Amino acid sequence: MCSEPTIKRLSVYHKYLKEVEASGQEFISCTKIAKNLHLLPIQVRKDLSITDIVGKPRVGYHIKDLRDSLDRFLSFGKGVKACLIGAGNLGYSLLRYKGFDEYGLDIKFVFDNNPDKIDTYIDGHQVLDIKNMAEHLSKTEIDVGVLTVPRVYAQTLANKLVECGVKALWNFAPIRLLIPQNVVVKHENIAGSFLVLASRIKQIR
Amino acid sequence: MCSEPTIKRLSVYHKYLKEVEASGQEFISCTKIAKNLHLLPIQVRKDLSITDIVGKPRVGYHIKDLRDSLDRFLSFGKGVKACLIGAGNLGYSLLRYKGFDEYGLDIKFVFDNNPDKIDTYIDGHQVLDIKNMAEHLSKTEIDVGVLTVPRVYAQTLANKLVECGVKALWNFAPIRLLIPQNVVVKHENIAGSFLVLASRIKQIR
DNA sequence: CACTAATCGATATTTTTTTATCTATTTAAA
DNA sequence: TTTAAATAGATAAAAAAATATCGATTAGTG
Ligand SMILES: NC(=O)c1ccc[n+]([C@@H]2O[C@H](COP(=O)([O-])OP(=O)(O)OC[C@H]3O[C@@H](n4cnc5c(N)ncnc54)[C@H](O)[C@@H]3O)[C@@H](O)[C@H]2O)c1
Ligand SMILES: NC(=O)c1ccc[n+]([C@@H]2O[C@H](COP(=O)([O-])OP(=O)(O)OC[C@H]3O[C@@H](n4cnc5c(N)ncnc54)[C@H](O)[C@@H]3O)[C@@H](O)[C@H]2O)c1
Repeated sequence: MCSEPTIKRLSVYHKYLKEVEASGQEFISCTKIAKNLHLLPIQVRKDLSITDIVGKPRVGYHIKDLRDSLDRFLSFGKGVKACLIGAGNLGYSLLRYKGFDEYGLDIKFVFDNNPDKIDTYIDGHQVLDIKNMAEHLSKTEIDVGVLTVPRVYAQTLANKLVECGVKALWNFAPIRLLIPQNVVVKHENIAGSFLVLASRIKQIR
Repeated sequence: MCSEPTIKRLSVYHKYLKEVEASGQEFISCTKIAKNLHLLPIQVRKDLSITDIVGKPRVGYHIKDLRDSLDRFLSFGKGVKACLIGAGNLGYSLLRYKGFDEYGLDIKFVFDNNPDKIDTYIDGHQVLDIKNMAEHLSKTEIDVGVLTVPRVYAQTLANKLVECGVKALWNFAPIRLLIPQNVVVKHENIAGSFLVLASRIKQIR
C-alpha cells in the first residue's frame, strides 16, 4: 500500500491543507507544501501520488480535491473500536485527546486494576475493573487494545487481549511484545525517542 | 553513529537485559534475546555490535558487561536540560513519567499561558508564566524545548525557543516545524501512528 | 502568439536499513 | 581427545525509503 513514514506525513499534509483551505486559496504546489513543512518537494510529490488527484503543472493541486482525497485515504481509522488498559498518566492523556476523533478511533472500554480508579469517569469513559475485561470483550468485538500500563504488566495483558480476540495492539510500554503473527502490533517508544533526540544533539556538537 | 531504529531497539535491549540480569543469569545469546523480543537474531547482533562487547560463540554475551556497555552508550541523555511548554494532558503525563530520569532528562522549567495553571505544581515542577520564558532561559541554558501545546501555537513557540538558544526541539504537536538547520527537531506524531496501525489492520483483512 | 519559468509525473539513482550467507570459534558431549 | 552443534562476527545481498533526473505541460509575460 504505502510506507509507514508516508502515512505519517500524509496525516501532516492533511492537517496543513485544511489550514490553507481555510485561508481561501484554491491551488497549492508541492514546492510550497514542502517549503512550509520543511520537506523536499520530491518527497511531497511522491507521497501525494498515492491519491487519485493529478496536479496541474505550474499551479499544483486543487486544494479541496486533494484534501478530499486524503480524507478518503486516511479513513481507515474510521470505526476502529478500541479498549484502553491502564488509566494512568498516559492513558488519561490519550483518553482526553480530541485529535483521535478526527480519524475515527472509538474507545469503547477503559480498564484498570486500581480500586481508586475503577468506576471513576475520564472524559465520559467509565473506568472498568480489569477483572471483567474478558466478559466485556466477549460482548463487544474490539479491534485494538491500547496498552498504557507499566512495563512489567504489558506482556501478560497483551496475552489476555489476544485471547479475547483483538486484531491489534498499540503498545506504549517500553517492551517488545511476544505476540502471534496474525496480530498487528505497533510499539510506541517515547523514552527511546528521547534518546534519539539526545544522540543527535551530541552529534552536532 | 547509528540509526534511529537501532537506538530505539538498544533502549529496549537495555531494559530487557536488566530484567534478565536480575534473574541471575550470566550469559545470553542473540538468539535468545531475539526470541524474547520478537526480532531476528541477525538484527540483534548487528545492533549490539556498536558496543565494545564481544560475545563468545556457543554462549553469547556476558550480560553484566553488555548492560554496562549499553549504560555507557545510552548515556547521551545524561544531563540534557529541557523545558516543557504546555502543561496540558500530554505535558502533565510526560512530567510525571519516571522513565526519563533513567536516561538523565532534566526538566528545568515548565511554562503555560493559562492563568489557572500558572503557579500550580506538577510533580514538583512549578508551572511558570510563558511570558517570562525568555527571562528564565537567559539565566539557565536549556538544551531541549519540549512542545506539548495545541498545534496552532507550536510554530510560534518553537520560534521563541530558538531565539532563546535551544539546541533542539521535541515536538508532540501534529505539525512539522520550520526551524533553522542547526536546530535539531524530533517530531512525535502519535495520531499519525494510530493511522499506521489502522492501515495495517485494514491490510490483513 | 511565442517564449519563459515553474512544476508535475514517470523513471532512475542513491542511501539507509534489514536480512542472509559464510567462516571461525568455542563449548559441551561423545 | 575428538567431534558436533551453536553462535559470533564479517561480508554480501535484498528491501525499503529518500532523493535526483528529465521530458511534458501549462500559466503568465512580452
Ligand atoms: N507517562 C508518560 O508520559 C509515558 C512516556 C513514555 C512511556 N510511558 C509508558 O506508558 C506506560 C504507562 O505510563 P504511565 O506514566 O501512564 O504510568 P501510570 O503508573 O501512571 O499508569 C499505569 C496505569 O496502569 C494501571 N495498571 C497497572 N497494572 C494493571 C493491570 N494489571 N491491569 C490494569 N491496569 C493496570 C495502574 O493502575 C495505572 O492506572 C508505562 O509502560 C510507561 O513506561 C509513559
Ligand atoms: N493528549 C494526547 O494524548 C496527545 C496525543 C497526540 C498528540 N497530542 C498533541 O500534543 C499537544 C498537546 O495536547 P494536549 O492533549 O496535552 O492538549 P491540552 O489542551 O490539554 O494542553 C495544551 C496546553 O498548552 C497550553 N498552551 C496553549 N497555548 C499556549 C501558549 N501560547 N503558551 C503556553 N502554553 C500554552 C494550554 O494552556 C494547555 O495547558 C497537541 O498539539 C496535541 O495535538 C496530544
